[in-house]
Amino acid sequence: MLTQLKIGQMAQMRSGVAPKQPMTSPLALFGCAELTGAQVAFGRNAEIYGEGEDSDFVYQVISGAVRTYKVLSDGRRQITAFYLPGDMFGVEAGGEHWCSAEAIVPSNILLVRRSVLNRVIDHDGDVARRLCAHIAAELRHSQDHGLLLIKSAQERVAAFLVGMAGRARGTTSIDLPMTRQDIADYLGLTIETVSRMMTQLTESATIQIIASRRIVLRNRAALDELNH
Amino acid sequence: MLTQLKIGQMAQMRSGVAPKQPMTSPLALFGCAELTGAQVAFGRNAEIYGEGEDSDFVYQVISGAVRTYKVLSDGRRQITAFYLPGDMFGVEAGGEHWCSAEAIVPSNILLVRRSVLNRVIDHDGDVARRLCAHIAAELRHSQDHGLLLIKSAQERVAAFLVGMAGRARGTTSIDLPMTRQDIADYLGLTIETVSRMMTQLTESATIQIIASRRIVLRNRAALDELNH
DNA sequence: CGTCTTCTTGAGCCACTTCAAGGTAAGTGG
DNA sequence: CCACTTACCTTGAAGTGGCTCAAGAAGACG
Repeated sequence: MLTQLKIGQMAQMRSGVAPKQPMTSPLALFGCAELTGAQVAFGRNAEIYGEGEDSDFVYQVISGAVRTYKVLSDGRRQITAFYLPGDMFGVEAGGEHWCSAEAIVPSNILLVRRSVLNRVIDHDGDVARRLCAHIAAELRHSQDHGLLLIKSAQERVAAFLVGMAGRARGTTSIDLPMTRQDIADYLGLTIETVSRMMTQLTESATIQIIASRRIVLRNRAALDELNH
Repeated sequence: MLTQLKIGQMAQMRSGVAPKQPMTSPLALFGCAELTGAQVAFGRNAEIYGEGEDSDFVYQVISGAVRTYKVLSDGRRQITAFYLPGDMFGVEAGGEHWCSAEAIVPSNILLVRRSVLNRVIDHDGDVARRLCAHIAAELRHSQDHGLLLIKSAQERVAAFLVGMAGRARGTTSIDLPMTRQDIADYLGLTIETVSRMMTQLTESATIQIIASRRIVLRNRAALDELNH
């Protein structure tokens, strides 16, 4: 088990660099100027929060990438979602987090105090509605993810690639921030199977692997066909 | 594809009995007297709403049982949740439903107009908060369900039984409203595997099958051990 | 250049699926 | 009340997709 660390320490973990001084940021959640807070830098694989911890903040990715996950007692890990710049996460928790969150690559994260969010909600019905819609969107993602887990290995990898392509700016070339192990744990497969499916998709000229983390979608129709 | 049916027709579908006259009910959602509506009877396997339909209502199970599910184009079905008396469902949808819902057995369902709910939310922050908490709870369930789908067949069946036991009143004897096929589609297994795991758990004296739909938990510790 | 991490590939295996058959229970009409 | 039907559940035998184990290749970095 990892020792509980304060935010400042977490930022240093494995990153090798001193954490950015928390600074007030012009960025704000739900387009509400009040909903802002400190921006903190997290190193690669640094824990942002752990399962079971009190949820004192809500988070937004400024730069980098984040994974949220649950682990079983025997070590099996299920990654529930990846978050890219602009994405909010850790919002759904009531009292305490029921997932852990880690930075995949060095990342800048905006932390907004939950107490601030709660205060805003009380007098701003619009923010309350958007918060609710955000959680509903997370639910939708989670259910789609559940549907993904009953598909074949090739379909899962195809779905993952299409999903990532849809979120990144460039629609056909994707830069993956995560390792094959992360992808495997997200798709409920082993690292070897992910790798094999990638080569398989390459052999069928559906994708092209420029570098292991840089993928180009060559035949979008074929990928969509695998997706249904 | 099923033809779109109005509520009255749906209730008759396969049920063989005329639908109950919609009647005002003393029942109300979130303990708010305003949040009430018509109570409607649905026959076995009757569709309550379909994926893609406008979400004009929110629902609560009065009696019976409900399944929500998604289907892939090739017919594979993933049941996302079972709902028992007292449970609300179909709440998360914004514009349209992204799951279908069916009555598993003849069921009485309370239908509350979404327009009514939206109106109440605007002037009652407490109801808004509870709605949000309800959707968050659904998200939590969905993520736990995702975690379940990476486990072994025996672990999945054990988790299902423990989950059902926790929701039914009697903690050790369970009456399952759903078929083996429903359980299989919920757990991402085949009907044969579910059946085999059931007999396996019986042989290890972990459970006892009184009738195919009536299960007694004989060794709760062993089931919990499989759950972690 | 060496070390460490990450990724790929191969060979064998196993848990679950597929296919097939039979059994059980509930309902229906004669 | 009993033959017949239908839906549901169980069990067996064979097949297979993805896993495990093992080795090596390709980068990243000091």
